[in-house]
Amino acid sequence: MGEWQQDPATFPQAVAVDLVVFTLREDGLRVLLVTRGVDPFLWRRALPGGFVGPDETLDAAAERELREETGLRQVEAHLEQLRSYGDPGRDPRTRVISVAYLALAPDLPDVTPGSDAASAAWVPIDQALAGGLAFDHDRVLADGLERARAKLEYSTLATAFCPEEFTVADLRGVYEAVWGTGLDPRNFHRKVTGTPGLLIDTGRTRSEGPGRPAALYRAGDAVGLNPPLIRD
Amino acid sequence: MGEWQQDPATFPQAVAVDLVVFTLREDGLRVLLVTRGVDPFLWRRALPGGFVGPDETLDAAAERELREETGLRQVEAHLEQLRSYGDPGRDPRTRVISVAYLALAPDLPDVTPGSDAASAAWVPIDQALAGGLAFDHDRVLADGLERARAKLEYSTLATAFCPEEFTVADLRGVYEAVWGTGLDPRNFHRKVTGTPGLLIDTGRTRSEGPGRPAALYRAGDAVGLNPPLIRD
DNA sequence: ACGGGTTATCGTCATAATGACGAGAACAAA
DNA sequence: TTTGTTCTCGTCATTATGACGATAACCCGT
Repeated sequence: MGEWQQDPATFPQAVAVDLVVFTLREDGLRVLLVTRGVDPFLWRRALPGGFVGPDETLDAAAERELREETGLRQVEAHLEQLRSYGDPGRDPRTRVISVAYLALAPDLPDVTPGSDAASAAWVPIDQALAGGLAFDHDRVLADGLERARAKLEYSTLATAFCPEEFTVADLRGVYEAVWGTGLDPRNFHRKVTGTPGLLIDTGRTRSEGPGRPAALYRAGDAVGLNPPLIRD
Repeated sequence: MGEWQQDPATFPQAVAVDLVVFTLREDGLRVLLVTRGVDPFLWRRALPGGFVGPDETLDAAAERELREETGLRQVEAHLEQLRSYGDPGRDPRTRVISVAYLALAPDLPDVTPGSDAASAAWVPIDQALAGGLAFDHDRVLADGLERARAKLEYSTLATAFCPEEFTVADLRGVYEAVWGTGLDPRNFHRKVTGTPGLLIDTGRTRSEGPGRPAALYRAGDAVGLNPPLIRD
């Protein structure tokens, strides 16, 4: 029989959203972490997050937290639900079910520390993966990274890391940073320029440092890569 | 600043698990639905589900519900978290965050109706997709089906629909039923027998009706299909 | 027993996609 | 002008796929 037939059991519990926000810097992939200013896990790093309001959608709560934590009004970022974590005891205070979200954004500016003790920072991914995050956030971060890596294979998500206009090399840099591998520039170029609807040629070029100037593209309306780009 | 720093807001709310349980019958894919015996949505069909206990893991709650609803002690089924749904108002009684799970099982026996008014039944997928489910379960079911279809492409999940020993034709039947398409038996055979670690030859064969007997296999330890099987 | 229907399995062939890598184009810097 | 760098286009062998022919090994009806 379904428990739906009984009254909802409303023991003390809370619902939160946690954010795995990735951005790309010159030196590689970074994730947004906050340093906790209160117990539990005082002074430990954690994923940004917060509780869901009584009349708030999960997506809306995630968007609100993203704006609050990055300090930006309009955040142009990809935001999608990752998965939920609800082990009893994951928060020592009370039962907390956390709905994790994955966000991908182009190079975002440093976060100005809030007025309170909690400071946010973009932490290189290797350092963040080393462990020691509060709650079960080590696992959440790992899951978020794996999701991002996997979605690059079969979706056009990589453009979410790029600014409005970008080059093929920029896009390749996304794959190399997120996957942590090297890709052949020629084969990658062939693949992405050959995928219909992925890139829109602006007609202009950009010259950075030495080398032939690269064509500038904007993201097309394609959402999937078919066949996918496979990593080893 | 992170809301983590404030006390968890514990307004009245509940956390539930809902199950999208698929099985395969002779005539195609079916999903487990219950008919509600109480308000809200009295007499409407719904996905089986129930509230998560105070000291219960989300996964444990899903497994418990799966056992309860199918009436089986040991359910050999694939069970994975799908995603969470938390729109305010999705349950008219109170705020309910539902963590949906996807379960895939080999042909399961009919469910003996419980002693109460809520009866469970394996409903053909077309009929279930036609709409009219309680809460937001139309959407949950659609998401679950899409997840199952997608995972068949790049994972060995199809074997979860098969009994201990199965033939290549059985496996192909899974793809055809879930995808709703026809596949070339010869190319499919080449693909699955050529994937290392996917099938373990038992050496025996099975003869059903006319036609050459088919080799019997068990599921190997491969988890991924590389390259994936793509659907149009 | 024997031939026809059916399904499983193996092969063939053209096409598509990929990995590896050569080579020219177009720039900056020495 | 020469050198070095990056972008872009091409070539070629290998692999995977879709389409489909052909054989193997069973059922059944006569």
